[in-house]
Amino acid sequence: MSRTRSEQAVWRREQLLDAALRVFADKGVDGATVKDVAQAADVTPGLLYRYFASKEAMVETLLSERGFLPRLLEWRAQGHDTRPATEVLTELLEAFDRLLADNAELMALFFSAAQARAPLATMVNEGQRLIGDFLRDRVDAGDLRPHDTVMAAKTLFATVAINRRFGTPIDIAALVGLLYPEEG
Amino acid sequence: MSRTRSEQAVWRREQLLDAALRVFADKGVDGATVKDVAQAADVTPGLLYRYFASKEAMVETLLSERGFLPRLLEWRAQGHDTRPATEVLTELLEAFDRLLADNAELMALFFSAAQARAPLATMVNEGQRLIGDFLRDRVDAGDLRPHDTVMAAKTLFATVAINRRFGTPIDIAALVGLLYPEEG
Amino acid sequence: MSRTRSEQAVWRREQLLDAALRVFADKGVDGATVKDVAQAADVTPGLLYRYFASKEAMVETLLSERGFLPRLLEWRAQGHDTRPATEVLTELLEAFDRLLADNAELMALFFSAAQARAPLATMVNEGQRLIGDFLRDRVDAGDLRPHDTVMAAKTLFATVAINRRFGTPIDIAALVGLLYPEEG
Amino acid sequence: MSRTRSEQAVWRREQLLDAALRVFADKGVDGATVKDVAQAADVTPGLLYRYFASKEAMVETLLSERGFLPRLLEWRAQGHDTRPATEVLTELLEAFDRLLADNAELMALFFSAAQARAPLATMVNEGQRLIGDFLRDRVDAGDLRPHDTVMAAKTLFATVAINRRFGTPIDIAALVGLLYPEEG
DNA sequence: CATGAATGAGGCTTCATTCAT
DNA sequence: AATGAATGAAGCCTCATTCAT
Repeated sequence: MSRTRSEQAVWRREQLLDAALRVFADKGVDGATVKDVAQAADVTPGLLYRYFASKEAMVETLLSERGFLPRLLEWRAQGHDTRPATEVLTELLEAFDRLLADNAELMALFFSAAQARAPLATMVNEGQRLIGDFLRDRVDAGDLRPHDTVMAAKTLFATVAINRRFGTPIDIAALVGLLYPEEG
Repeated sequence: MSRTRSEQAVWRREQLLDAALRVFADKGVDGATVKDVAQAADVTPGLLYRYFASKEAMVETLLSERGFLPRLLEWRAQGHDTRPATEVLTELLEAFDRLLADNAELMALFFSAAQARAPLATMVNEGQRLIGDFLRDRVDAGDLRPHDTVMAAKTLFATVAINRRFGTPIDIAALVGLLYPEEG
Repeated sequence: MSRTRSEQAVWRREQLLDAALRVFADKGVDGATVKDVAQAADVTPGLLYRYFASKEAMVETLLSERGFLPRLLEWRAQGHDTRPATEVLTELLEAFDRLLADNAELMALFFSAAQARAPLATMVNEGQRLIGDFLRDRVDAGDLRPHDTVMAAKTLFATVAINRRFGTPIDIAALVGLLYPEEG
Repeated sequence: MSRTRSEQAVWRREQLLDAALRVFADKGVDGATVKDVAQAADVTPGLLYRYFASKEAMVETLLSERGFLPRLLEWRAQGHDTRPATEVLTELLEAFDRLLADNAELMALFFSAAQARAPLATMVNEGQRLIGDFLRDRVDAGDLRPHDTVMAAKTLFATVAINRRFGTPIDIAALVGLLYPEEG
């Protein structure tokens, strides 16, 4: 109602991105039309071009602004160091899984956008590194037995990601228990 | 050159599927044009329609005829039963990994075809079941310690698949070693 | 120039229908291309699809909106009852003939649209009934001798229509004189 | 079986024309494809081009070789002169009507082929002249009262033709009775 | 800021026609 | 004589994008 010009502009931009994410995730970037996005945002196609230079620019904006890695990093920043490694690890993976679930649309976009291969790979690498760093810290601290932490990180990340992606969610505690049977 | 009509028809069909797979994997199904496929096959677009009813039909044919699960099942059919479980498991996963590597294009197609979600889910489920069955057999035979074989199958499958998918191949023996440290 | 949006839309729609009727009548529905219609309307082909869902929809719209029966019925609605039957009949047929002449394009469309057989048959039936009703009224009123009014209506209608259709227009007064020699 | 080369060629040509007539009448010339015709003739498309230079040539051949006016003229050639005019006229019109019924496909072709306007007009004119000549002869012979025979011919022809065309066949005796009430 | 009419490029598909076999 | 694989030219339609209002 009483939004300043600039507030309104920001709000509209977000609204358009929301709509675009929804539509792109649903139909794929190529499968979705600008008109689809406009309708999802309850707006006319022409308006999109006041906020984004092109359809492609919308995709790029989504990929860069809506990436969820930042949120994972935030999580990491909080100290969880005093509790058992497997407990924290389970929580970390659950946070990651929840992130994926909450961002199913974004994931679909990542997987579908042919052009988006690079951002996706980055995300995978970063995610694996995040988990790997955590594991190595805990091995160093003696909380976990020495093991191939890089491989473990890849395994954990992949398992959570792929099962979330294809609609077969898993019991993360069981996953952690599988890799760290003695620790639990 | 000197092919019979019927041979030529079969050959041409395969050639077109090859070209289509290559192009779809490269640009995504929606991003690729029928003209692209035709050019990749060194043929005019019209000809595609003597062999396939539509672009969509090409995708479906690729998904059903070129699925690689059949090949995995073949592998499974051969007896590998006399050797240590972890050795055979490593081989199974390597076979799977090689299959993915050899079929990078097919994988890309699976991941990109927005409408092809169902075949992909099937493939994931079947693959996990294949590995899970193997693990359970070996647990029953006392070759592996009792453990959550379903989860293990999911883990192994996911790890191999996702890392192959995003260009970060892994050391499969290390993966097996991670899950079955005592057995090796 | 200074038309409101809504006026413009109505005007454009009519303009497109005008062009379509002209072109379809000239080349036949199947023989005419969407591009032909667009060029006749001095517009790009894409625009047609803002106003009509398909080429076929254009044909259907023409058939239903531009049918001329409504105009005949208007004529009939006016009272012509006080004058001699043959005089009024002649006028009615002349009105009909004029309608056909004025709508040569529409007639051509009616005759050519293979799929549009139903509207055409309807038009024929309605036209015959209109004339037949008139004749029976006048027979009942004693203005015309008793005779097979249904057959007479068919005869009159057919004669006017077919001769107008194939470019051999006739003297309608002579036609009426042929069927009602004593009355004139 | 034992056809000479030349017999076979003639036979095949007729077979193709039969098929073409059937298909063109059903779908319209533009709506029918060469493949449609070939399939109707149980033959491959390529073969058509050994017998006709083009699809258009098939249409033209049908229009010129399969016109039914020749058959009407044959009928006329036989003497029917000793019997009452209305009786013979009824028979003539019935023969004409039957011809139209028997050649529904040809009629459909005549009406649909946009290019076939000229042959159709010719047919109409010839038919009207044939009937008109008959009427004038009988008027001259005193069998019919003096009247506008040209107009009568047009009327009779049109009525039979249009009603046959649009699936509303009529009682021809009643038609004749309408125009020649006293004579019957 | 917002609309939606209009464009132009290009996509999928069909089809008359040719030609090697 | 007959086939059917292959072509090339369109045809219908969609859609990202622009722009006058």
